[in-house]
Amino acid sequence: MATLADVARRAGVSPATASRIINGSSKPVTDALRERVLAAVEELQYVPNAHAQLLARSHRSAIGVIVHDVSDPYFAEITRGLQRVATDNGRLVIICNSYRDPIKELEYVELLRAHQVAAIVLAGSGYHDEEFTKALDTKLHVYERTGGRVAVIGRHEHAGDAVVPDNEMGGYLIASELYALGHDRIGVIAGPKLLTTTTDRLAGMRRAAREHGHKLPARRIEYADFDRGSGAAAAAALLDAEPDLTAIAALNDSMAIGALALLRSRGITVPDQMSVVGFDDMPVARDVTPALTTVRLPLADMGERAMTLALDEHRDGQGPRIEEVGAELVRRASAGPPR
Amino acid sequence: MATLADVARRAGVSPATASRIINGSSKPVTDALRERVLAAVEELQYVPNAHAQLLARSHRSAIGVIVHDVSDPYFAEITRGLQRVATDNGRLVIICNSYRDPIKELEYVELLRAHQVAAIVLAGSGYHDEEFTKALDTKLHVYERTGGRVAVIGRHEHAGDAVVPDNEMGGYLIASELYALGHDRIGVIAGPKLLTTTTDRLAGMRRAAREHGHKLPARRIEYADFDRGSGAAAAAALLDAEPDLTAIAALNDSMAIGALALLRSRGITVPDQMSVVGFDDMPVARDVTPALTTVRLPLADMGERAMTLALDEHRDGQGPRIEEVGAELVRRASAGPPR
DNA sequence: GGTGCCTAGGAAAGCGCTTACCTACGTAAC
DNA sequence: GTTACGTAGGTAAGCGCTTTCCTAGGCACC
Repeated sequence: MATLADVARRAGVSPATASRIINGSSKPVTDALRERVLAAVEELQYVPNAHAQLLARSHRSAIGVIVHDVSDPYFAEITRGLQRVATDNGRLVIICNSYRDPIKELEYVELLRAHQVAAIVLAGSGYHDEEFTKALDTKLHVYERTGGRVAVIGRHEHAGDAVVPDNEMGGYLIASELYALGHDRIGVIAGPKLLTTTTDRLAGMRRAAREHGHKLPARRIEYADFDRGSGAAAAAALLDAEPDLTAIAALNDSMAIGALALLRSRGITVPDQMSVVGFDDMPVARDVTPALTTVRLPLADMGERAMTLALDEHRDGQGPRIEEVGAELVRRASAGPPR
Repeated sequence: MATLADVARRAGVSPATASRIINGSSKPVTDALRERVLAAVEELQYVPNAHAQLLARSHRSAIGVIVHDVSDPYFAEITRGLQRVATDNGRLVIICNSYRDPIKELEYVELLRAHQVAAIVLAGSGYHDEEFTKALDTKLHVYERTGGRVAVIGRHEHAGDAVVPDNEMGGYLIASELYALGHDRIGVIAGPKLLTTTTDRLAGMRRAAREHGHKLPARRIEYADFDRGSGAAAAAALLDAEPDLTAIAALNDSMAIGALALLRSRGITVPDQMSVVGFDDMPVARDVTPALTTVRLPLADMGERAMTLALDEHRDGQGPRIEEVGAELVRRASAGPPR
């Protein structure tokens, strides 16, 4: 690998001059030298060693992002928003998938810190795990104290600024819709018990139930993994245990789609024999048949706002800023009155 | 930020000793010192500066991956395979999205080189652009000459080892299926003209057409962008221009799903009034109604193989290795005989 | 008790770059 | 013809770490 010294030698200048020419410093340089250096760069196919540059500049610029899984449409959408703002500000973003493993999340905070990122954005549900939450919080605080910026999406229990979707309201909206349609025996496919997103959405549904004089009994709640396969399995379990259900509410669209597939395989029609609703309003929600009634969260927008918070240097020191974002009911074809 | 020197000072040892203890060198160290150093690390919440480490070790370990867009399920699947093998070998992977922009692709090769990655994996279709292809090839060759490893997925025109799916055969299979069902007026929703994937798949379809004594006239081919929206638009254009089509073949599933949506909106039933087929067999292909007849490519497997090639140090110097992977027809409900 | 060898720990030389500071030259002013 | 100043370019000191090489002490052995 050619180094800056090689380039300088070849052009017959000092490394300092070469460096100044290569990354356009404010120092003026003669055109003759400039050309010679640029020619040397071309001939040697020189590419500066990024680590050496970063070390020498000790100037943090990249942004670290930790999500559960970018290939999950939910996070893909958030990431898109994050990237847009980052790119507009000329920042590189480093994306890490925790695959919903708290330990990995801790490790990645450390890794990003090691890579001297200017800010860390943490996206995705929090965990019901006191010990882990405390450990993460400590790490983030240490990072902030040494000049790092932190922004989180979808959790509130941490250091740094936060963008939090109103999951509770979303749960309330979707459940209210079902009760208003006349359903009273609703099965719920919940997400992992460990995630605060699950409990928040469930809490909203419970509030709606109370307001309509109903309940959400534990036997009508199945916990799954926020993915299609486990959604289908949960739907099956629900149907077997509670044959008289008239509606199934899944706490995200993937699981709702899994439920739809299972119902189809059992010959149960939607929404005639069973209503199904989702959560998140992912793009596919429109493409399944029947199109999914769900709750929309402005995911890309949330990403943009979180990155904006993360990049905003001058915090007035008055504690973390919290931005709430609303949820919105999207009526489509998969929910109707019980027959 | 605490540095190694801080830790050493606090523990009353030299930086050398601290370094050896912190990343478990083979040099033996007394337990007493070890404990003191570890305690200092804990108290200072010390995290080694990754750039300084990388610079000092000059030991390449990370792998760079360039894809069109990870959030596209096609690439998400490939990436999953890549990651699996990388993680098994204790390698970090850096993912870059080119968003199908050749210029960005060149820039990313440079960026990854700057970051001293041990290998670069390039996934996604090649481009019909002589100039760009040559430029990329040069860059990759330079990189290889300085000790880097290169592996590409889905193109063959470059330096380095390659894993190439049989796109031509896939096109052949899907078209043959339609002809066998009795269709002869087939509309095609192709991908971007610039991509070799598009031409390869199209070539396979043409071969099938010839074998069945048909043709694929240019007026029945619409070029779109491999995404849902443009797929729907292309389907509309096709329908308007050629009202007597009996089948639509999209060159990927996203566009096929767009077409399905458009047909539904026009009240055209599938497969009774119109057959629709896709390509890639993404997970959603099973969830749309009717479920999509398509061609399966072993995407995750391709990712694994590419990463294996990239990590395999001892090439015998006998030119690039090329691994072909087959395509497979998946029959579902969206294609049937013309009525 | 002296010699030799082994071992734990430290000193210091980089890794490849940036940048504050300095030098030497040319020009302008007197 | 001095002195002063502005400027292009070079010198060298780091950035934070790893690792080679060296030193000093401890032990075994004769």
